[in-house]
Amino acid sequence: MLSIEFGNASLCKEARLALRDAIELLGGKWKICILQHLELGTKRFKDLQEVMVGISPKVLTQELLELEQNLLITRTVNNTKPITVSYSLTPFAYEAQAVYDALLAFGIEHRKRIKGTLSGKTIPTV
Amino acid sequence: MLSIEFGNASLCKEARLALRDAIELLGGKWKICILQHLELGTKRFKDLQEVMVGISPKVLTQELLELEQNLLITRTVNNTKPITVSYSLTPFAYEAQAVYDALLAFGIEHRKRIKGTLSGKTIPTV
DNA sequence: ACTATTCGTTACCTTTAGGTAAGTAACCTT
DNA sequence: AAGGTTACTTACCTAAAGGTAACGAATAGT
Repeated sequence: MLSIEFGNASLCKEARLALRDAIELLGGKWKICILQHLELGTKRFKDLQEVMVGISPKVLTQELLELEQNLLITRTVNNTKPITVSYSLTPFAYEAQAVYDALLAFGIEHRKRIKGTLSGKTIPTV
Repeated sequence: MLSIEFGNASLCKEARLALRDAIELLGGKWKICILQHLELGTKRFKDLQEVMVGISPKVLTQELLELEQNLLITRTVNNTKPITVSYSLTPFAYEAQAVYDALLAFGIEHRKRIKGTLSGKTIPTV
């Protein structure tokens, strides 16, 4: 994801950096979805792949690695017959729940508002 | 911005769509920043251009148009000597404040956590 | 007539997020 | 030995976001 810019004014440096970090880490196509699913409990690679319809193993690996490097999930290799790998949330990840909630609430209100508006963009229904 | 995918499971359709809308509308490099600055009061195109260091008029026009079409800002043409255009928030835009707050809070905590971690990504300080 | 200001547009280019398809490695079952 | 399962990796490609640079239209000042 391209990095967010905030010019210089009105936002103190720390806030600007924090906001950029958050958007970079949680933005993109799959991150919030992965975190949401892991909130239901520990999942294996395969589980996630099945639930994230359309994701490729390459991208899933990528996303999981980023989340792990940022301390939001832990990766555990299990010594099972064919090897399996488990992913689960760290306590830190639960802080992201507030972002999810806010986005969801905003999205719901926005959707009500935009429905039937000619000037609004065509919203998907699938 | 590419559209968010949420597979099919665990998230009811409406929630999934709402979340996708929200991320698409508020994501990207400049949106939240623009809304934040407009929260300080009505701003002209030029004002925004000066404050968003690095944005080109093309991109600024683009972003403002999207926000207008989604009913978050209003655009007013003033009949001044050289024409000026004012942008201001609609009441709806204030709902996005919660998203900003959540992202900021998460970003601040995350930044504390990651600081000095070898496994964490290199966080920018500029 | 010439230049400046404000708010754009247009054409073109680069970067990156994400997708596709195939292959690898370890281990198991038949 | 052949084929299946799990968790990847590798190489290549596409589409979209965003950047750069130049130009246009309206109006005003000198």
